[in-house]
Amino acid sequence: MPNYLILTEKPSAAANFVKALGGKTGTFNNFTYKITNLRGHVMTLKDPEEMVAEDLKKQYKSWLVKHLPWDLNDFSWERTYIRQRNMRTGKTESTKKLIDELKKEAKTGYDAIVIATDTDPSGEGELLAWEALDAIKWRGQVLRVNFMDESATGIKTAMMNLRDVSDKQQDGEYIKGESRNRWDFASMQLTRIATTAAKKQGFKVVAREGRLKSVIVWQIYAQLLAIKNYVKKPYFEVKFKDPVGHTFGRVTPDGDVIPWRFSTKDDAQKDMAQYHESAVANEKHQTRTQAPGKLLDLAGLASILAPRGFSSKEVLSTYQKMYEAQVVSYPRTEDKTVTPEQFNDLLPKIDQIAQLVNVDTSLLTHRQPRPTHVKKQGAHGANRPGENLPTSLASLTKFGPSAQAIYDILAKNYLAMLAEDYVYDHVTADLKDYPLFKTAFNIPIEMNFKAVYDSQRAIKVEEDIEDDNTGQLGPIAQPYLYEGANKKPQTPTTKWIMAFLEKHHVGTGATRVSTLSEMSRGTKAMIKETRGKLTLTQTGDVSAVMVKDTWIASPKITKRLFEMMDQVGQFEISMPKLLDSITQVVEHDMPIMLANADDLEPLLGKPKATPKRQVSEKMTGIFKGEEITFAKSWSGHSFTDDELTKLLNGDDISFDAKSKRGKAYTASGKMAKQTFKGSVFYGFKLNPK
DNA sequence: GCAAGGTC
Repeated sequence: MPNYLILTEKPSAAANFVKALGGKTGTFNNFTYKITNLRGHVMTLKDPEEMVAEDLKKQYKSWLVKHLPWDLNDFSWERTYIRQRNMRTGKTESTKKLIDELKKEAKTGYDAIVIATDTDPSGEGELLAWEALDAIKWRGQVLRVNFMDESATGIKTAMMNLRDVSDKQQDGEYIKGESRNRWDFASMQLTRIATTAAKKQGFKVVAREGRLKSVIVWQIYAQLLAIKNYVKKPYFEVKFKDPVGHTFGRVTPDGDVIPWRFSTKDDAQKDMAQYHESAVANEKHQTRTQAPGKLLDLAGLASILAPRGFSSKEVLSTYQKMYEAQVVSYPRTEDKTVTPEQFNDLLPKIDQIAQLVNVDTSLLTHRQPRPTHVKKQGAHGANRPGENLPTSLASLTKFGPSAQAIYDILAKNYLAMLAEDYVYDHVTADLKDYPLFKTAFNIPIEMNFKAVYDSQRAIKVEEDIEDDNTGQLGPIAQPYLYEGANKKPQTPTTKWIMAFLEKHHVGTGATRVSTLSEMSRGTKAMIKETRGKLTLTQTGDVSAVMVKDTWIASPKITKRLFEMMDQVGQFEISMPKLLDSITQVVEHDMPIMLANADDLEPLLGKPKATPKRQVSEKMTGIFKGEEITFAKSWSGHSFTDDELTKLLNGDDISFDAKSKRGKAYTASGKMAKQTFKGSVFYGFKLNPK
């Protein structure tokens, strides 16, 4: 019997494999196995200068445009371990440990390694598996399992059907993923061009211009510009109104010329003279229904929470902590449906969940799976409440400020699926004397799912309030002068940009949220996200102006890349051919960027001086028999000689201070050994309250 | 100093 090492993408997937196959090790079908896992990508491409011959190092390290575009044939495309900070523990970890352990494990006698990473149309699963297999120099057989979902039957069925992919050059999915990776890597040339050209004009920023960031930053810039250039153009036209306010208007034809619309009030008034009051006619009633909205992904959740003051970053990290406690389901899912199995797992907990979020359980009568929301295919399933129920909403606060809101929305949106369709009366009518004037409105009959949660309304970008005027229609309507105006461009919001990216298939639900979060973080931030509203920093403004009229800032680039990736996966074109396309983008965009740099000052004004980081003055002294270096001041307060003596003695001191919010308080504390971002330092530390 | 993708 052959012995296989099953390599999953992440711990949660490994857990599901263990459950499905009946143990971490065991026998299945005609083989014995052991299950292990990666943690997403465990290797990353080395820096450009580390991937070229010695004599080319200097030019590939340089950011000067004279060294660009790169000859991508110069690269060895070697990878290295990833060092990164764990969002939960805050510790920086390297993937070396995982790779070393995998290497050791692989040497203990396996006939094949089974790639059991996620099946992703872009080949990411194959790529991250091969990164690990290459890193451990695995030379044996490689098999691939593609599972439709992570249910026990899904996994077992898939494990009966293993494909040999030992030659990775013949593995189309891997080639796809690898090309995507190299293309994106090569796109960093555009950052070098934009940054260097902007610097020449005095703008000292890092203008990051990948196919995601440049698209986002350009969209926001263009939208803010459209708002700035917006000129309100009022118009006037005759409409009718009945005594309770139902309005009757003519259907606006396509095109610019609307014969009954006037730009001045006078002209419209003259037009109105030809109308008289009319009886309402042709009143029709139609009972219609509307099904609950789809389940949410992370981007949808972030969109809804943004206006409530929770940033993408906050939602991302709080959700992750809640997931680890199994209070909510897997965060980075692409699914917007759940499997029948997942549906049945949660069904017995529905009433308890409803109580937690104050939903009337008598509304939850649709306990059969809806075919629109419950589908066989899928992996982790849509974002929803997890198997562990919190004792109360308040108890969730330990996970983060947005935890209660996250749970409340997730739970209500899931529960809405278990309520009946919204039922309403769709009323239409026109005017007896002027049949072209029509009205249409809805009268709610049964609120049903809308009484639980209405996600469509929550996700909708434009706040078109439909006035459900429920009063009696007619019997007569009077003409009046309606004043309208051309529409003001929509304010850029988190919700708006998420909708845009989704429409153009740029990024995935999870990467959209994490990219936006990354773009609004740190000293190189391009975006400011304030209660869901997006504005640009100077870095963002510069990055946007630099990509005006470029290819990289067009969402079509991602579309084209994915089309070519499919061709590479089918072996219709080669990987070098695909990579030619990024060189073409660089060649096309370089002169445009260089010209755009000249527009920086005219468009943005003189470069803002970047404020120097305040470096606090340091001094040395003897503390607990050891010479230490520490800051002479704390939160704006310079220590007096007396205070310094006390601090070095290890005594408490107190002084007047102001909080970050400007509130006066007395600061009490002493000298203490502390850590910041992993490094040790000495300094004043507030006593715990 | 730089990409986008996956993960904790």
